[in-house]
Amino acid sequence: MGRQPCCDKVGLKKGPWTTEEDKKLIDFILTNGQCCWRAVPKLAGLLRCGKSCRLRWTNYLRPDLKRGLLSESEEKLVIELHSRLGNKWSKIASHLPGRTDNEIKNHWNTHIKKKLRKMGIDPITHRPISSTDEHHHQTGQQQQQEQVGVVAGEDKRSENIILQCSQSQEEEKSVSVSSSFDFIETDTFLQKSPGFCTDEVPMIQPHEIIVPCASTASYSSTSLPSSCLSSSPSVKAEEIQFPCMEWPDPMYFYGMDDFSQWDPIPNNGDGELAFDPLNQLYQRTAGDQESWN
DNA sequence: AACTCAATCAACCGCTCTCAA
DNA sequence: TTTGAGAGCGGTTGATTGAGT
Repeated sequence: MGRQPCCDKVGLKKGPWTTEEDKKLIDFILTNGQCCWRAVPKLAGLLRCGKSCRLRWTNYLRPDLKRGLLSESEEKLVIELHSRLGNKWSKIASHLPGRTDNEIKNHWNTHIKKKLRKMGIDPITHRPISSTDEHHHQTGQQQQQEQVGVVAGEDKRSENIILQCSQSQEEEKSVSVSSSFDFIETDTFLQKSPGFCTDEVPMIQPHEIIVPCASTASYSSTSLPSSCLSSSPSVKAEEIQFPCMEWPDPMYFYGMDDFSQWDPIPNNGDGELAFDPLNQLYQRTAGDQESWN
């Protein structure tokens, strides 16, 4: 017995969204907030499935989205996070305010991968490409999947805390830098490379966002199952918050305007970079992992 | 100007996860 | 404990755009 489709696809529209549809969806969500996505198209008068509506909203229509290419610092952060988390795009996106997992995934596949390879870095393992590795790159998907497996394995071994993210309540709150990954070399390559462009996009400030609804945390992990219009008469106070309120505090600390003083790549020597939840900033910890526990 | 090819990115698909009944 | 609905995630596709010839 097969799984039921997420929605009745008969008569539903697919493909690119029209401005009319966008308007309907925006109007509905701004008026009613995000509720059960399954119910959204019906209530909003759209011939789309709920999944499509959710995707359109989270990836394109949300008012807190940043536009334009990722900045150099954002790219660095993506590389750093990818080296630790692998293809966990939603988790990576949760560290980049205003960016979606889809956007980051696309940017990774179209830009960053190439840049890293150009710089002699394997985008899967984040290690310098040896001549043999180069050969492996050309051997196809199987090899790639195996390498992804390696990264995933590293992720699961993330007991050694380096970077601790305050807002995350998931396993990556303690993500690690495995000693097997040579981030220093990666950083060096990045610094030497003229390839990264800076395209800073003005960040929408929290007070500029008018969304009377909760967001999905990082547009990914938290939904509002209990606050559906049709299923719950009351909405919990903590669920009514602006999307940006769930952005990582470190981003506010850095203001997202100037990453120039920030080295997203932990060094290999005396100190390691860790997020201090009390002071809301990253600190070199001299490897004192116990203090965070 | 016309054509081809590559790059980009919005959107879809199918699977997994979560949670309530 | 089981089951099913809904939401989320990651991989992939395909339409569009731009560069090169």
